[in-house]
Amino acid sequence: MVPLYQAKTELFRALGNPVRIRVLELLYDSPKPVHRLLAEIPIEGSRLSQQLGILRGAGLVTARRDGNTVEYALSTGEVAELMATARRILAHLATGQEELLAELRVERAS
Amino acid sequence: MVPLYQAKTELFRALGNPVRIRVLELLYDSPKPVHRLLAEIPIEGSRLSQQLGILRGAGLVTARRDGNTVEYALSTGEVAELMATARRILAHLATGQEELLAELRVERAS
DNA sequence: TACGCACTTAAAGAATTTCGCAAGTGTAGA
DNA sequence: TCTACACTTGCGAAATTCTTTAAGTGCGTA
Repeated sequence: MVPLYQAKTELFRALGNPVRIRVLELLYDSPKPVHRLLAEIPIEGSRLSQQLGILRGAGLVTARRDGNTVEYALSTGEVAELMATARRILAHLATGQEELLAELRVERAS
Repeated sequence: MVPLYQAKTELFRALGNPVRIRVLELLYDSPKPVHRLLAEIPIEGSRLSQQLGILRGAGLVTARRDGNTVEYALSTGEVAELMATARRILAHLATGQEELLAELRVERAS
């Protein structure tokens, strides 16, 4: 029996990689076959495939063979939600920094 | 200028560690000083301190010195929201697995 | 000032993750 | 069956992250 915090760790760890994040962002709008992802993310095909394997393993995406190609999709809308919340946190942190910079400007002026 | 996907990667990477997740879970309810966290997470103090440093660096928590101790808190409610969404995804994945197991049982029976 | 407690920082080795290359599988069409 | 295309898998080297140990800082109290 896996403790909950361990499962959560693995979930977030699966998200903590630039290639995997870009994949999830691309799938945010609609499912896409591997070659479409590859067109947007300029890396070796084998590498993309490995990262897709990690996302699959974490249950974040699903893969469906369609003839010669394989189509990937987010496994649930909640994954999209997680990405959206992350964006909001980032926006929050960014404005925090701007405020900090503004404060520093005031201090320097006075 | 840091690309957005890179910032997002660093955010999730900061979350992808069992000690750091446990800290965030403990801070979910209310701010706590380090020694209270340490009482719940049985590791070396120096190690906890390093992990707290990473959470601080990522902007996920804030630290406030209060006399002899240092009190930590989640930096914004959105961080709590992220944790909550992660919990929901995990719950979703778990039910998915149960369904899968149920299907397998049916197949074996027939 | 000296001591103890609470916490942080630094540095080096251990463990994990990522990357690039080679080889392999599955499907469609000639 | 042969070839081409789309994708996956395996494996060793390189990069990153984590853990351990030791030393250091800041605050309150005697």
